[in-house]
Amino acid sequence: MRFTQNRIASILRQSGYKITPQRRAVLNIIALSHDHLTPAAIYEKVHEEHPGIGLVTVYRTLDILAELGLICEVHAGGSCRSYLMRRPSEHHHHIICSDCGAVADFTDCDLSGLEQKLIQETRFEIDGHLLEFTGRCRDCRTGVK
Amino acid sequence: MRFTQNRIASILRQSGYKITPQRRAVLNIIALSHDHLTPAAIYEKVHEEHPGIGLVTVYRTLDILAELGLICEVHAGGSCRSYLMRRPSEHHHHIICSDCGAVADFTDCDLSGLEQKLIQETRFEIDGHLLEFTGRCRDCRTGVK
DNA sequence: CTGACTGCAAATAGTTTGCATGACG
DNA sequence: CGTCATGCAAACTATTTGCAGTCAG
Repeated sequence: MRFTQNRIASILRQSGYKITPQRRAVLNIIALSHDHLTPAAIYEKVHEEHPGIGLVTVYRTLDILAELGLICEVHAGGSCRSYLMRRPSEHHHHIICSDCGAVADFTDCDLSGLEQKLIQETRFEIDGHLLEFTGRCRDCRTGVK
Repeated sequence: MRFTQNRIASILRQSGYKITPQRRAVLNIIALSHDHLTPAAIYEKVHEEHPGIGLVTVYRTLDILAELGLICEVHAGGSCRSYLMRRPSEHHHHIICSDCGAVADFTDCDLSGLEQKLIQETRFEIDGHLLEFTGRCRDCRTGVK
């Protein structure tokens, strides 16, 4: 289950942000897509339906959404900064297809053992982790190389 | 243990690349640093000793070294593209301090169980993973906030 | 010698900022 | 209505490319 539009609107409002058609549009695109999207890709899609919207607004909206934890960044290989709608309170990770960029999610990473060990060894205070697998998705595996 | 200068030189040569003072300098800086370095930081340090060297050369050298697997990228939080000398054949990961950028390594991540499970579930062919922890290092934890 | 490497400058891509106008609440 | 958001243009940063001269092998 993902955040509903209403839920998101209320989170925005509670944080002192206004609900504008532009922000709705950006959210909508991200919510509808199952892939991760770069700012440019989001802009393109949003711009189709709302030609007036500016790339700058997309960037600003993404900043806000990321700050509120409604979307999350994906660090796909080379170029970073792709975004994906976040599922509420679910800690999750991605598998990214290096051919077509498809993203699959998974939630059950048990790293707590490793984490404890690292805390002991490195004396770091660990507050999060980034775990991503890369590979080739089913379609790219079976299609022509 | 890290790659020795000689080992690296031979790998470069075997791959058809020439050993130039510029490349040596870049390698040297990366090898001496225990932190991850951005291209700009590498350039700055290299430039101190070899004022003639250009940023472009640093970029090109980094490309080559990364391609040969002699250095590896670190995806630290927001801005990507930092590099770190790679230890030979050791599969390893990083813990990155979000305050000062210090990097600690660790090698023992046992993700094979998870990986098998994901292969089953997603039908992806998994060829690698990116695992990074973020937190605050000992120094930043104990120093003034 | 000769092809690969370098450094410069310019081009390009991606992202951020300043500011006047416009719209949410 | 006041404040925050938008859109434009311009500024910036990071990275790549074209090219002529230089150097490692």
